[in-house]
Amino acid sequence: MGVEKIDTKSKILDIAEGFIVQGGYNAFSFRDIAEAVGIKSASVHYHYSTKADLVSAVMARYTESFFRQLPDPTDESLDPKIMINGFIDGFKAKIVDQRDMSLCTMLTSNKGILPESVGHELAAFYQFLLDWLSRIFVRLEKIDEDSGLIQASQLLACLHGASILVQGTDKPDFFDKALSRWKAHCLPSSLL
Amino acid sequence: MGVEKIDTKSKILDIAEGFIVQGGYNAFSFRDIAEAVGIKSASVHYHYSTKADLVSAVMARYTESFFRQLPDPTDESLDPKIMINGFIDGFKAKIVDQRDMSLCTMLTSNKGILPESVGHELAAFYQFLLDWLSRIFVRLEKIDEDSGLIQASQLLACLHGASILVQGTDKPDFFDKALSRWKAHCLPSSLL
DNA sequence: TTCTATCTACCTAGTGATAGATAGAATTAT
DNA sequence: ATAATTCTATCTATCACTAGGTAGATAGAA
Repeated sequence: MGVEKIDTKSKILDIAEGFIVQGGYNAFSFRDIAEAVGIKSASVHYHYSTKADLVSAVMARYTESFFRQLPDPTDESLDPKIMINGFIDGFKAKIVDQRDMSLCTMLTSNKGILPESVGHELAAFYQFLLDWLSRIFVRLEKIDEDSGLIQASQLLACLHGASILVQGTDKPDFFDKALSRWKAHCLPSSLL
Repeated sequence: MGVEKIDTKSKILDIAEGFIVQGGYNAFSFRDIAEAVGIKSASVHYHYSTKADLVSAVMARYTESFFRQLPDPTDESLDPKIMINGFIDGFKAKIVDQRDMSLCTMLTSNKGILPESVGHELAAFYQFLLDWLSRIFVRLEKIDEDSGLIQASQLLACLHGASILVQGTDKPDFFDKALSRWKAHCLPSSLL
C-alpha cells in the first residue's frame, strides 16, 4: 500500500477495454497490451493469468462502474424523463463522440467465441439494464411491468442499432434519426 | 464449364459466411475453411488470394443476393405494409431461428479491423437498404423523403439492436418485444 | 500444350502461455 | 535494530501452436 503509483493492474484494464471496443476479443494480444502499458507480456499474465480472465475483469469493472453511475430508478425526487434522457445522451457520447462501439455491443457480437463466463456476465448486464429501464418506464407512463419491459427493450434495441448504423455508414447523423422518436417522447418536463 | 460439380468457389464462400456470422473476421482461418471444404489451405488461396479478397467476395455475394430478393419498392401492385413485414420476418428468421448475427451486423462491429474495401461495401449496403426502406415508408405514410429516411433508420436500428439483445441475453423473446411497435404499426391491411 | 485445381512443403510473424531469475519492498524472527 | 524470509512485480527466454501467405510439383481437362 501507500503512495499508490498509478496502478498497473487498472492500466491494463483501461488499455484492454480500449482494444476491445475498437476491434473485439480477437483483435488484440497480450503483447499489444504490454507494449501500450510499457511492460512485457509475461507481466500482463502475472496480473491476469489468461485472456479469458482479463476480458472477464474488463467486463466486471465496466458493469460495476456503469451501474454505479445510474441513478436509483425508484427515487421519487428524480424526474424519469430526465433519467431516460441522460441515459440516451450518455450512450450517444460514447458511440458518436468517441466513435467506437460500446463494450457490450462489441462483446455481444463476439459472444460465439468468448469464454463462457463472459457470456454470462453479458447476459446479466442486459437483464439488469433492462430492469432499470423498465422501472423508469413504469413510473413515466404508469404502465404495468410487462409493458415497461417492452418499452425498455425497444429503447435499448434502438440505441444498440443506432450504434451499428453510425459505425456502418460512417454517418453520425443516423444516431439522432434512429433515436428521434425517443427524444420526442421523453422530452424533460422543463422543456414542455 | 460443363457438368458443374458443386462449385468449390461458392462452397468456400458459404463456409466463410458461416464462420463470419458466428465469430467475425478474426475468428476463422484459411485452414478452418479448407478443413470444412475438404481441401488444403493453399487451395483456398488459389480461389481467394487474400483474406481481404475472401471477405470482400462474401460481402459482395451477400449484398447481391440480398437486394435481388427485395421487391421493387415503387411497384404499385405491392402493398408496402406487406413489404415491410416481409422484411422484418426475414430478418427475424435469420437471427432468431438460426441464432446468429446477420453478416452485416457482425462485419460492422468488426469494422475497425476490416480491410477498407469491405468497409466501403458495408456503407454502400446500408445506404442502399435505408433508401429501399425510405421509399416504402414514403408510400405507406405519405410523407416526404426526409421523414421516410427517419422511419427507415428507426426500423433498421430496432432490427439490429434486437439482434444484439437476443444474442446478448440468450432470450429470443426480446426480438418481438423490441419490434412490437413496428409489428403493430405495419399490420398488413388484410388483417385490419 | 496450356489451363485449372489441387497438392506438399515451407516461411515468417505472431499467438497465449510458462519457467526461472531477479531486484526491491514488506514482513517476521531473533 | 537487524538479519532472515517472503512477497510483488517485473524481466528474459522459450514453448508449442497457429496465422496468412508462397513456391513448385502434379494430374487431368480443354
